Amino acid sequence: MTKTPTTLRVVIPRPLYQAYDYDCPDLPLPELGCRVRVPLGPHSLVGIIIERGFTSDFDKLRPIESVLDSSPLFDDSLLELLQWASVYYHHPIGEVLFAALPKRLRKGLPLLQNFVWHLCCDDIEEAKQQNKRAKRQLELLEQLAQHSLTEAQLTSLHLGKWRSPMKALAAKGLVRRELVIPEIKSGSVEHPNQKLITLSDEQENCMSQLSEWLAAEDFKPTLLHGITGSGKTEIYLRAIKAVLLQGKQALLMIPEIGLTPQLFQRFCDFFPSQTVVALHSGLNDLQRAQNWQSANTGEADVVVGTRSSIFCGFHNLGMIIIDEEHDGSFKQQEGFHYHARDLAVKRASQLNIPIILGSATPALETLLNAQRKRYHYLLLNQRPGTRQRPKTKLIDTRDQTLEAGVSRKLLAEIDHHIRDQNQVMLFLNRRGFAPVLLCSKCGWHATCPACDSEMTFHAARHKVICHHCDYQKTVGASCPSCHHPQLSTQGHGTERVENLLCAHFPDTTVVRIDRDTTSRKGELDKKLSLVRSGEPVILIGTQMLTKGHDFPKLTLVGILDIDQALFSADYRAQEQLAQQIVQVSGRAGRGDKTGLVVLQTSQPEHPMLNQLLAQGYRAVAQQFLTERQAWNYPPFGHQALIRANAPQFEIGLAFLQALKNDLKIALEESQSDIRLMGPMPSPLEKRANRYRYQLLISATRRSSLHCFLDQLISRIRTVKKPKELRYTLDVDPTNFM
DNA sequence: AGCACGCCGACT
DNA sequence: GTCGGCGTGCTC
Repeated sequence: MTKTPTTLRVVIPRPLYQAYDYDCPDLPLPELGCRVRVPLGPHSLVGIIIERGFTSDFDKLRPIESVLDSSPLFDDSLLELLQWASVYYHHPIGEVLFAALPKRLRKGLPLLQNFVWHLCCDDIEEAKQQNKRAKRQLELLEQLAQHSLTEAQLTSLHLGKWRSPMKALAAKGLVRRELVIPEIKSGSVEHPNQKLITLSDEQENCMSQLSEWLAAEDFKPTLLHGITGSGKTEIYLRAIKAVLLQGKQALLMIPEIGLTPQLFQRFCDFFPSQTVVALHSGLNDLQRAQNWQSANTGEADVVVGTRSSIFCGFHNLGMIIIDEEHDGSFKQQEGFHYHARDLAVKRASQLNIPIILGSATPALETLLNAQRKRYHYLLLNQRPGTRQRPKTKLIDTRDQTLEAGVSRKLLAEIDHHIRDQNQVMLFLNRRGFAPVLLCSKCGWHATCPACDSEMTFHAARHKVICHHCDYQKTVGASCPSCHHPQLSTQGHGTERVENLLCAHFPDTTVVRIDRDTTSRKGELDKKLSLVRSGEPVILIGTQMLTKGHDFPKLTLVGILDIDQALFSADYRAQEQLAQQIVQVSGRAGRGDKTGLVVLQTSQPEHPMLNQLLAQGYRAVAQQFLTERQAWNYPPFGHQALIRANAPQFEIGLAFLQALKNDLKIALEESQSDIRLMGPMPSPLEKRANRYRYQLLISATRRSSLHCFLDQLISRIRTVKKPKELRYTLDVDPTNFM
């Protein structure tokens, strides 16, 4: 007879690769995925149970202090995914599991109780009369008069604060709340009073093919390659509807700044009787916890979220869709370097549910998977209705006079489009006035004291700002070195172009959209609704403009200064440039009028540019793939990057060198496909007073990279690590800065 | 990550 | 003679 061990294996929120064993004296044992409070040395910490009832190697187990949850925060498959991710990314399990939780729950706070608010007065009109001076209360009364609402719904519906007006109403006895008992989904989707957009033939075909695949039993992701403006969102909505009809939930993942209120509203409008919740960085802790929980309990039917929503628990997840799957923001760039798209594919495969990867410019990894028939491939190649694809034109800047980096030819085009009462958008991936501030007499230039970089001049604020570490300094008119009365600038940013446009088109509204003009909350929305009003405006902006906006009156798109990316050392820069050009171009001609895209470059003969314009993204991507294959770069070969930094340059360098020497011996002994490159300085060697180095690991086979990283992690522990040293391991790096 | 333990320089 | 530096190692 074996006695059932009362052991729990608990993950601790510390950068440790292993979990700790505890004893649970009180039966029954809590379930996997529940939080417990446990002692660790002199502390008391929140931990998560990942295993129970096993035989521990330790004989003196300490007892847990308390059980924090009566039902799990992670179900078995999510726990499995997170543990898999910890192994795949070689990242400590503690950090992985706790990264998946909202802050409140990480801290050990109890789950929010889910209340539903009801109206409880006989005469609504009278109640309204009583409260006609309290606007928020009146709104709440009207909402509740239609139907009762849960707190989660109130939070996601009302963008304002509802708790205090609701409290006031409750005090008057007009409303009351009640604890919700989770219900089983009905599986019906209504569209009351909805006029649904009719799908084009191409969309219909796409939908019927998709339905066939979605019904199939075997797991296979689908790449939905839809050109900009081809109506991918309509497909998403209908695919999700099919899932909701089965009584299941859907997760839509979007890039970091891709969730516009319009997109969210579109989902709410399409599913008026379902609960749609958002998970993104704009939410506060309470909202995030509430939405996270409503997905967990099954109350939310659709979750629209950014990268981290891949770790959200679901009651009954039936489908994952990743919009703009090529987008770089799905890869976390610090700490736990996971790729949300890759994890999403893994999660869908575990659950054996459909997953759709949608993009106008699919990532090379995804295209290769489609080519190798590991993914289904669907193409949406037309813009529905009469909408035409935009025409494209190259302007050679070498034989042009430029004003703030804008050519005369482009100015003439802008003038033309504005006269026709249309809108224009200029895209320049550099904020500020000018990237260099210098003295033409003595050669002084503004450099960052903490980084080895130029500081960007921001004219309106009379400041130079380092875009790498945010160091700022006010500058006067004269040279700080030789006191020459005038300073000059080199290059141009959005602020300068804005000035030029204002001077050149005094009667037209110029709207600048970049981090400097939209840092205050609501500012971006204000500007966007101005553009959506349809009056002729000239937009000038950075990256921010490229995602998720639909401006029907926009007919001209100008892309300034793409030369830099054409010559970048990073092999991914050209791919990203091609994607960016296609995405930005897609903003033009969304209405009835045909759009025009103007590309300014000093390299009009550049083969990639010409191929992109003549044959399109697919052909360019194919070319990139051929090159990647020749070099055995990803997605053919596999990479990992160790980054190290310290205040003194020797420290990081010595650490990586020691690590390499240590591992080289092991490599020489075995016939390995692993190659080590470096250590070498990172592209910006000194940043925020730290010297940065990196060691690149390449492998032909995924499995050998994985084994090698296992060895590497254990070697890192034996190599000397000074206190100032910081290092990270990035599996499948996408960013080499 | 924390935090304790532990072995060598400048202070009342 | 001590206070305190941060190197090393442990936490079930």
